[in-house]
Amino acid sequence: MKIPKGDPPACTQNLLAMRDTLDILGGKWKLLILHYLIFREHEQNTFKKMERDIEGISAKMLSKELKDLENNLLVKRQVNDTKPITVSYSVTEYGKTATEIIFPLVSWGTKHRNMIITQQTGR
Amino acid sequence: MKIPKGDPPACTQNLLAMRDTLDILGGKWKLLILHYLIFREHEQNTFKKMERDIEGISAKMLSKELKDLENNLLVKRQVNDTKPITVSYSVTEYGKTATEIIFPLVSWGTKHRNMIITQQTGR
DNA sequence: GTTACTAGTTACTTAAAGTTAACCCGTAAC
DNA sequence: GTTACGGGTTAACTTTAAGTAACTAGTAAC
Repeated sequence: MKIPKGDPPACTQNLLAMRDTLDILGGKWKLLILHYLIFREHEQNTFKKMERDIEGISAKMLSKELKDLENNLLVKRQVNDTKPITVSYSVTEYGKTATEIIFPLVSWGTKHRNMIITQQTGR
Repeated sequence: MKIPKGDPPACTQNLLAMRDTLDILGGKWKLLILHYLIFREHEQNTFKKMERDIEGISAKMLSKELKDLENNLLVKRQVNDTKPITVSYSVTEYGKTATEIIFPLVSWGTKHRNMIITQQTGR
């Protein structure tokens, strides 16, 4: 990234872009859901399975967040013609680009945690 | 990043790390403030200057967010012995590591914006 | 002594995000 | 016909984040 020191228009563009990203991917669950779907790309991730697996999420939130992600083309919903009808969700190719964000967040958080521990133990 | 497909402990670690990051850097203003301070590293960034420059922020929020950032060692506060006393803020070396997060957020947001535009104009 | 500047704080209000629990529909087993 | 499962929805509520506005304190010029 070229860092345009103090260049106001470039800064503003950056800030807008950052806000866009946070609007789409922010909140308590969106990145967790994407992470879940990315890591289990080759499983049948049905609604109930996700509700069970993603700790603490309620049906309402899962439903809402999946809709939001679908509207932003990050997730695909597909109805399966099974005994009791099931619906499975998967990341789209576009959705996978979110790893660009997930990875740094995980990485920084891990390093931060290690720093805190190192600080506390004094070494 | 090694992607441990479906490996539950590794997934959980990732999710915790991601939450840590979002706890520290999430919210409406923290990344904007860090971005501001990183881009203007060599200026005297006083409280009032930041209040004027960062569009839409109130003194209350600026004060609170700066305290949080300071507590997490991302920002340094220093009182200057000037005519009317001033206080200036700067990123710490550790704070600069947040560019690891800021860059992908800016980058993804920019690409997303372009995608939306491309879609709308049909090309 | 009143105005002005910097650097905040305090109390109150509003808006957004998230939670809880109950409910609905269709299908199919018992 | 009642119980159970999958995939949700709805309403009511709580919590948290953020915004507004008024105010304080120290210093200094007028």
